[in-house]
Amino acid sequence: MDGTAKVLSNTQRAVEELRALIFSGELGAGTDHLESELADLLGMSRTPIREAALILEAQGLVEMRPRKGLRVLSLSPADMRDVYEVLTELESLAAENAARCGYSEADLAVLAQAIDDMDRALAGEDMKSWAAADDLFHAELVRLGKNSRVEAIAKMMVDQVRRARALTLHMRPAPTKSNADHRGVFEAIRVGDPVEARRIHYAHRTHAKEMLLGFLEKFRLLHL
Amino acid sequence: MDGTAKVLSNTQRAVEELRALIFSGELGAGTDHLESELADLLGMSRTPIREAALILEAQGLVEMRPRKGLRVLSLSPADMRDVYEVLTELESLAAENAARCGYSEADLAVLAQAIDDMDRALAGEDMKSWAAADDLFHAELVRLGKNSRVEAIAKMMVDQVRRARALTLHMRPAPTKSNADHRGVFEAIRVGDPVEARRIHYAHRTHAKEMLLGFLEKFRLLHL
DNA sequence: GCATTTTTTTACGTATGCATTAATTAATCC
DNA sequence: GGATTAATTAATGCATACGTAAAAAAATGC
Repeated sequence: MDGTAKVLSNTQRAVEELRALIFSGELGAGTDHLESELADLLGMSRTPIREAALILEAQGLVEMRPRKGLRVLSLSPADMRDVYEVLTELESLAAENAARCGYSEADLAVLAQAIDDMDRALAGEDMKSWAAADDLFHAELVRLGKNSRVEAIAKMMVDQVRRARALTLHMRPAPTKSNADHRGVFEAIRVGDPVEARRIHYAHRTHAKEMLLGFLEKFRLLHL
Repeated sequence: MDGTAKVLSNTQRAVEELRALIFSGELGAGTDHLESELADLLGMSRTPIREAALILEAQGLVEMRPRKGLRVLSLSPADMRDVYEVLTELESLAAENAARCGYSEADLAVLAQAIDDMDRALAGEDMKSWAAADDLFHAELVRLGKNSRVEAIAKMMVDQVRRARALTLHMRPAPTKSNADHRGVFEAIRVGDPVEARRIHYAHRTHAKEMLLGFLEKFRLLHL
């Protein structure tokens, strides 16, 4: 066990638990929930629930609608495109900046590990592990870019598409080609080629975006 | 008078008034303020103040520190660079997308007006009007890009640099060259050249960033 | 005097209560 | 019976109260 007894405030707990409930689908997209209902659900008063709601609203996960309750936001394909565009731009920036940092092999160990994990997951057709490794790759890339705002915004955007990806993960073809891009980005960062790092990553995310949007259209998924 | 009697909640009022106090400098960067102090100041109870604080915290303007009060965040040159980089990427994306929209002259009227206003302000050496027109240009550009996330994020980033610009506005040389860029972006959008629109705007913001960072260094402005 | 412990103060986190007002249902009118 | 109005219900926005824990101040020991 780890000795750091984390004493969370109820507000923080509410944020975490509500997020978990949203991502698990227990609070489905588009559904409404009264403050008092959520307060009962989490065993606390409305005050921390309201505070958590404000935080989640700022993160773009819910909307507070007076007397209608808290609405879990759903994402249209247009929203999805918007979010992916932002991710594309900011992660590409991060890749470029990371390539300028002169990182050592050791610094890039996590990135390399994530790529290996993706390969292994693909070989075993374990899409859940693949998704986790993919998340790690993108999060680490952004971290290596050393821009606090990019990190914060990217986290929010990733949250927003999380539900969509969970849904489409098993419908789409295994992204075997995708890891070639990851290796390309990795290599460009390793040798310190910012232009190439940006270029490859930009193409990678753009491709992923078009793929996802194609799927949403194909399967008439108008709201997630 | 306008008939829309706006009935703001105290929380909304608190957000607006605290923002105003921060931008005006009455709540200076780096200063701490107890919830009860702000409640007295704005003539309301702690509850709406806390709610406003959570919103402002999510916007990156303040930090809630238990028992230390609400801290107005200050920006280091590194923060400034981070914020400018995000703005550069997202506005450039907006410029590119705007150029794809096939806007008519009428659609671009506000943008054109902003450019003219900047010219006029520069001629009269009225830096305050220039800044307002510059704000309008960038806000309108982002609006024309039609990406809701980019709009929301750009607004937050602009807020964060607002104080810095107010400070440096009168120290730096008149940005006469800057409007050539604006016209270039405008023209590229008008004729529908996304690549050029992005390129020019990217260079424009990058230049502005380097200029600002140079100033901060030159005058040893380590915290705004 | 200085360090340590005890006391006091204070700010926060959260529960609770209530006035307000939107939404819903019931009642009234034609 | 349909539409309008009145009555009821219910959810919110916000003030208030208070236990808790951190910080500050005072007291104690050496």
